[in-house]
Amino acid sequence: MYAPSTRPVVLDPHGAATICANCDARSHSVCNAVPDGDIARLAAIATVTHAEPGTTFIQEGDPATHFFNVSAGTVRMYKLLPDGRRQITGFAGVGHFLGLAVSDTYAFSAEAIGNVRFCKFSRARMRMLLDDCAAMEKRLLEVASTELVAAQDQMLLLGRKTARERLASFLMLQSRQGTMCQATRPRFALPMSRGDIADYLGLTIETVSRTLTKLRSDGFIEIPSASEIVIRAPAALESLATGMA
Amino acid sequence: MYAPSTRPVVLDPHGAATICANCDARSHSVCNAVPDGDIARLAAIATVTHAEPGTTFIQEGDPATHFFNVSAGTVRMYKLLPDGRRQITGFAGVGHFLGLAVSDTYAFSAEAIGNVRFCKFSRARMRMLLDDCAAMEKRLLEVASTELVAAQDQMLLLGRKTARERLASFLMLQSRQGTMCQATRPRFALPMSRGDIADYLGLTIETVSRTLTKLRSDGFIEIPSASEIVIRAPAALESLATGMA
DNA sequence: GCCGCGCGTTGATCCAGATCAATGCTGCCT
DNA sequence: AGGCAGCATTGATCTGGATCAACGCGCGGC
Repeated sequence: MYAPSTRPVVLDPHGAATICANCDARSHSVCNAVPDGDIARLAAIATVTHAEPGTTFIQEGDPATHFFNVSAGTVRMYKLLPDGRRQITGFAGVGHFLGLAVSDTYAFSAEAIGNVRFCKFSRARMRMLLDDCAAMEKRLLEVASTELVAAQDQMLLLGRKTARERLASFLMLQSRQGTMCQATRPRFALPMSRGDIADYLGLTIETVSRTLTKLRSDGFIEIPSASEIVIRAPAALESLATGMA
Repeated sequence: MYAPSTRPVVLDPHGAATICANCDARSHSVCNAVPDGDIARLAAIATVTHAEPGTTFIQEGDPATHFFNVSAGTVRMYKLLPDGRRQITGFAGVGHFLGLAVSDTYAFSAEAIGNVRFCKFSRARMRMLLDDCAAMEKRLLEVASTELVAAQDQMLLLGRKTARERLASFLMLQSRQGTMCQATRPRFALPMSRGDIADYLGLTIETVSRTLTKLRSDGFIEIPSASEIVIRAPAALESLATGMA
């Protein structure tokens, strides 16, 4: 589970600091704002937790007691309507920070897709740490701002894009998933099901499936297996995604 | 334009501090995190500006040089697709803070609806002020978190609600506009056009108009004029908005 | 007071994507 | 190796909201 890290392994007889210092997620996440000297304090308030596939570990409306930081696997965040209609608001991968909210209850639910490992921080302790560490607070503001921009993009998608454009946008987004900057991988795995994709894009499973098939027969992509995508024409797909076709 | 404030008028021979100290927006906005003692510093970096109806004062993609804080009027924020399809991501009223973004370019455009007054802060100077004022930084994080929650609600609306539910949600939101906490006004004005409402809700003008007419004939609302709404059955409308009907 | 224009409403028709309905695939359990 | 359960695909049909089209109305300018 613990992939080799580029950070040297720090021997720590008490074990606490090592958890964070060697965490795979650190380089991607808010934690990297914490100076190495303070990393032990972060480790001290973190609990590493594991969630089985399908487990709901944040429930919309429950008291918001913790923050979370994903260190392995993928999480779906979603909101439900009383009759069961579901909107997935985002997928959280390695390094993603969860649980930002002013209110004292969670505004969304979160479930593990596949096996997930995450750090859990009590809100109260986190707040104390934040009071001391302005850099981390700044980093959180950055994270929130970035998510806000992503949310606005998603509103444009949900309000104004066609099914074809939505799938193109989604695939381009996934192809950048986890890569720094804007690099796109030509081949990648989709950890989520067609139903998840549908509920993320405001479509049905059938439309997602049909549209993917169409994108394949049009030569934009290949689908080696249901959970793998190869992008054949990145530029054309990007044009489609941004509504230029 | 300057409505009576509950704050006592501070006589300030240089004028700078007075601008912020007596601002209508201060009680609603991020500025209220700035202690009275530091308010002069805030005033010093703020430029009060006026925008005529229809003026675009933030253009998506332009270098993000300033933050804005609305002190009178209403602003629409939106994103465009190359062919002109528009998604309004939100309406900013008095006290609303605009321009949060990590990137060095704006992620959306903003236009005045009617006459708008706002304060303009250079990003660079604002950052300096933020470095000194942890309370303000915290407040910004709160604002960003609140907007993120609102954005998630809007994703649910755009992805999964029917036209009727969207209008009900929108009307309930507008009826709370500007009120503290959750209080709803039974009667209120809509500063934006049907076209703006349509582009906010991911619908067409015709559907907005028809659906409002239907909500009226069903007894949920009255429409004394095109830009005024009276809510007749708040509880029923709220049920509709949350998908319970 | 009249005209014209921009906005809003209403009506008729269309269509992208939803819904309903099989059928195929694939891994997992025994 | 066989069976079955859950996902994915594909096909047929339906429909909510889009599109196309016409008209009304209120307001500002002359």
